[in-house]
Amino acid sequence: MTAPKDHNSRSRNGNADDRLRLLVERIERMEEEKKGLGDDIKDVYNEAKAVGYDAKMLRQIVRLRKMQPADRREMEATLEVYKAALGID
Amino acid sequence: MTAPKDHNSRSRNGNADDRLRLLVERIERMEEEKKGLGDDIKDVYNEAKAVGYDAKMLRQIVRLRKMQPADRREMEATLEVYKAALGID
Amino acid sequence: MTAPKDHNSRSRNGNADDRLRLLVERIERMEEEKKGLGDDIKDVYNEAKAVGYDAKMLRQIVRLRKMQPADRREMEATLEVYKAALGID
Amino acid sequence: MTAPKDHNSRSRNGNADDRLRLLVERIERMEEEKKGLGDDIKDVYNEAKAVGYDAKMLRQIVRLRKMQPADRREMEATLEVYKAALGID
DNA sequence: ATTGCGGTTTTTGCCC
DNA sequence: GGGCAAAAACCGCAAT
Repeated sequence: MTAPKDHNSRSRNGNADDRLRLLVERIERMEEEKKGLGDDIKDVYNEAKAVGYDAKMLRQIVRLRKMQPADRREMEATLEVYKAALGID
Repeated sequence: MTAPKDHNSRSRNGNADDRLRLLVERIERMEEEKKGLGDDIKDVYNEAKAVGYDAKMLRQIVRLRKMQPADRREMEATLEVYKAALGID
Repeated sequence: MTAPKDHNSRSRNGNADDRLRLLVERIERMEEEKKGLGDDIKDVYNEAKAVGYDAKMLRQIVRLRKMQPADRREMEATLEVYKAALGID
Repeated sequence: MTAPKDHNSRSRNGNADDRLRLLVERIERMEEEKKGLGDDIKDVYNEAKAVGYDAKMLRQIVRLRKMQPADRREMEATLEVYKAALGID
């Protein structure tokens, strides 16, 4: 089924339409907020640039800090893989 | 210049350090919020799917509503032209 | 079991090593080829753009042609329903 | 402009249509090849699995080998960034 | 100014 | 069906 059915013909599907519209509007509101946050972040980068920092490098730092835990685990896991692959237990 | 210079040797560059750290932390906080919002949006799509909507088409709708009507119609028209040329439909 | 065992201790697991290395290298070679093809495809899109076509709509067309006609029509129909419900067009 | 114009009405736009069709078909051929390569790669993973290797781990190894040079450079660059940000020349 | 390009994010398809 | 890897769209920058 593609969409909820509305068997009350008197409503001219107003109920289903409203349900859809509500969902879409909730999403749009959140996406706006999300976009606002994205803009704020961009502002901070510009502010940083304005006081002499290199935005690209800042992004690199942020990315690196984010990646550290995940990456360390991945490296560890892969190390285990190598050992296993080479038959060292 | 890559970073602000701090000519007061007594500070041992603590000021520059703090400035950088502060910027990075502000960004990280905002990115976290942004990620949370993204997760919330995904939840709404799942909720929509749970009541019978096609999430992929929903995304398409949200995209269409973001566009200017004129642009949207132009896109749609172009697509129709190409479809006709290739015998689609 | 994670990897094939090599019980011939004299080989110092050279066989397992080589087997792994060989597999990885085969994969890497194929992935390179695959990437080359991807670049070629991009070139064609650029060429199309250069003679006046809208690359994004072209991609859409290619996607549509890949689908089963029945599926394509179903998608299109669903989208129309949603558009109508939200008063688009 | 969205598509090349064909002012020769006698041709019923056959020329423009053919041009489009040709482009699309070239793309489709290449995408098929690309897909074939993707399938071949998948086969190798399955073959590896069949002789006891863990495909997921193999993928990790391949990814790691691909990332190594880029990642090392990124780390180096970021190190420089840190130094610069802290005013150490 | 315009357009190609690198990188970031979003979407899609896949395997478990 | 939910998470993960590949593809596509989007954006700002740079270079011409």
